[in-house]
Amino acid sequence: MEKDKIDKKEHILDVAEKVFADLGYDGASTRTISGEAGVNMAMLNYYFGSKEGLFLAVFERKINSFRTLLQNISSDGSMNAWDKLDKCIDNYVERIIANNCFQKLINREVSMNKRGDLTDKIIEILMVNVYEVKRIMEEGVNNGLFHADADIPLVIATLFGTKNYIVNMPQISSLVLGHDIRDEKFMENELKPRVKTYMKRLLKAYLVKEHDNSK
Amino acid sequence: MEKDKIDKKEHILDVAEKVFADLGYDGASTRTISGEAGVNMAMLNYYFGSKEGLFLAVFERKINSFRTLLQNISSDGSMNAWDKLDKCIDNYVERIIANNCFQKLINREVSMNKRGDLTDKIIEILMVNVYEVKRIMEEGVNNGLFHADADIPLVIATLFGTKNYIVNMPQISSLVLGHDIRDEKFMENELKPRVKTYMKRLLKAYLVKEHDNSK
DNA sequence: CAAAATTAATCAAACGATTGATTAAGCGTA
DNA sequence: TACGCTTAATCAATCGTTTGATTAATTTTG
Repeated sequence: MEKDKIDKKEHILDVAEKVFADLGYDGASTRTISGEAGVNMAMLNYYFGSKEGLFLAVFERKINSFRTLLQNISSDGSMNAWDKLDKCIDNYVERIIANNCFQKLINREVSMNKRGDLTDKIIEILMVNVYEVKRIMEEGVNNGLFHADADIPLVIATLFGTKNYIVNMPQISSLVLGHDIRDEKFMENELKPRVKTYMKRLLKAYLVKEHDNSK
Repeated sequence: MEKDKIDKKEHILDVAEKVFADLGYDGASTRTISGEAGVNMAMLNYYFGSKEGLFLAVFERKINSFRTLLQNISSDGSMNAWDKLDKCIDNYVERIIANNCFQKLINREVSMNKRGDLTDKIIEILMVNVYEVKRIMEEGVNNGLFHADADIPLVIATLFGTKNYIVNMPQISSLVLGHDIRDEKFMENELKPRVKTYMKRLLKAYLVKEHDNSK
């Protein structure tokens, strides 16, 4: 049936996304992916033409969900810059930290930079989110809510970099935190709220003028 | 002569470091490395036992110098926790941001969790440095210089994560910063002091009690 | 010192294993 | 039967590694 076909392709894409994230593009062999997905090796080429086609399919499937993540927050006139940033942090932590394997995949391919066409596409997508956050922060500076000499580009590097460090190097952050961050319960009940609280307090301490230090 | 022998091994390590960084561990074949270095393929195994041995040799050569530097700072009794951290940031930025291709390599390999033996060794070596920084921060908390409720593990994620973001995704951070960070002059004269200033101000604002906010 | 013995360094060639990809035959359903 | 799906078998290419032979350097010996 048509429905089974779609479900099977989706299943392959799910598995491929995870395997690519774990092993990288080179490290993820077509045999490993097909084996993990429980399908014959030739099915990958049958459905997606080639390994690169499969990779592109994995990537493009995710594009839409990343497009609109922050835009509605940014354009909300009822919030000041800090409240928007607060909301951005909430959404980002909630959404990215939980489903992290695609982020790992993206970061690795961007840092590799040897597959030009694909890398350019990925960067273009990522920049949409980055510019959205940057715009919010600059709004805060212009409104006098944030320090005028705040280094916004580097704050962005901190916001996304801290998140990347946690999700991209789970073994290291697990050791530093004292818990396995791949544990679903710890992630949901402890790490997520903890990262939210930390990130807000950190950025507030650096960005916001005369904020309440006590809490 | 003895000197030539050493120089040759060092030359192979130099080339291997660059090729590994450009192509990744999987992407860098022993043939490419030996070809680029102008030596016979078998020399890699003769000198370093295996491809993995070569990689580890490249890795340990880089990490050792920084490790002793950190330990010297950490054990210096004449500085308080913040001054130590200040010095760590200076050294870290000066050292890592400039020579970044190796850091990209390390982060890429660690973020793949399925190459067990090699990844474990890398993590083990990296953690020495991470724990050193952690120890300094905890010292600051215990001495009452830093806020008692400071989330030290996440501060570490910020410190290393911000750096990683800048050096691992130069295309993105170049766009955010408005300059090509791969430009040597900009990197040395502007980015380095800027990151130092930012990192200290950020961590100070979050960590240190009753610091001077004005500057 | 010089010849012999030993060790270290280097090379081309080939190894078995694995890679991404393709093939032709078999399968189930319409 | 005819068609879309699935499979095992197989392809050439490349992988990291090993081999045996050869040369260069060093040490031992007479």
